[in-house]
Amino acid sequence: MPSDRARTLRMPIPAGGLSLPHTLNCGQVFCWREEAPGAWRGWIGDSPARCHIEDKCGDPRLVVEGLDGALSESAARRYFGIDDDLPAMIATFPDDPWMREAVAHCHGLRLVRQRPWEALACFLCSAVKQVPHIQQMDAALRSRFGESTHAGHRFPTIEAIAAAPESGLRAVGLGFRAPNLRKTARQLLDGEVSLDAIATMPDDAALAELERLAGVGPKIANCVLLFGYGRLRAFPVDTWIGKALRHLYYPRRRHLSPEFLRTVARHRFGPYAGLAQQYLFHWLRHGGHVHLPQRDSAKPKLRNP
DNA sequence: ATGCAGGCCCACT
DNA sequence: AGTGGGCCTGCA
Repeated sequence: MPSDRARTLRMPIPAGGLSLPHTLNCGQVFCWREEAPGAWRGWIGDSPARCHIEDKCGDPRLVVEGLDGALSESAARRYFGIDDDLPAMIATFPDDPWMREAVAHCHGLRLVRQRPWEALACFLCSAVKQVPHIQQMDAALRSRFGESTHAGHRFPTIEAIAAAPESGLRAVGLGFRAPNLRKTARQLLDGEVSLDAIATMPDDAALAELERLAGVGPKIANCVLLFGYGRLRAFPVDTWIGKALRHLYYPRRRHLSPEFLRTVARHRFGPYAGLAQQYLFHWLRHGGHVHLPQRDSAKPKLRNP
């Protein structure tokens, strides 16, 4: 029974651990902030929440405080991937020096289970933006178009975005992403594409369906499948991962098409390719001391043409 | 200042 | 089938 009071949930942390900084700051989700050391404030679906790790006598627990009383323990468990057997998943990763480095650096990184629309909208905003900018857009979209609660603004509904004028979306700093987000919301509202239907499609069909949406190409579609639908095999190839794949795994190949990278990566990285991708991405961005050439053989930028 | 950042789309070969 | 320029914005 949902209560209308705030409630605090305590969950034992399973094998493999849970790192809040790695999990909430690795670029998979954009609505969390560290408001004090170790103390995070954000959203689990429509529920405003706080969380931290409590470690009494070596028995660490995830403490989640639902701020509107509607948050259930099962929702929080699912959100944080508590039931994922992280060590077993990591054991399926390819055994190579890069992957080992990434896994060691990102200990306790779990995939959170976001809602499809929220993930779709955030990754539409992510084009050519870095994490802090995307967080800024998430916050701006919420405060301008999201339903107000006593603990902040929920993520805007599809209806709210579809009804927003493009100028309003530009006003929150979306730039050229504004018309895409608006058009996508309208396509969903019109039933041209159904997020519910995508949930039951095989991966390839789901990707094709997502790519019918304005501004959604292969990279964003894979992000939505991975982060919004929990399809852990989906493998987004962005510029960083693309560069890493080329130089770490295929240094001798002169040219690798994005399509080649996507399909081969899925085979090489196995059933949890998307999780492996997130480890690589976060490690490259924050821990990595690998030297990746500035220039990309597939798209060289010449200073003096 | 100019250049560039976790893309996509369209107009060209 | 593959490539290149343009698109907003913010920050170095």
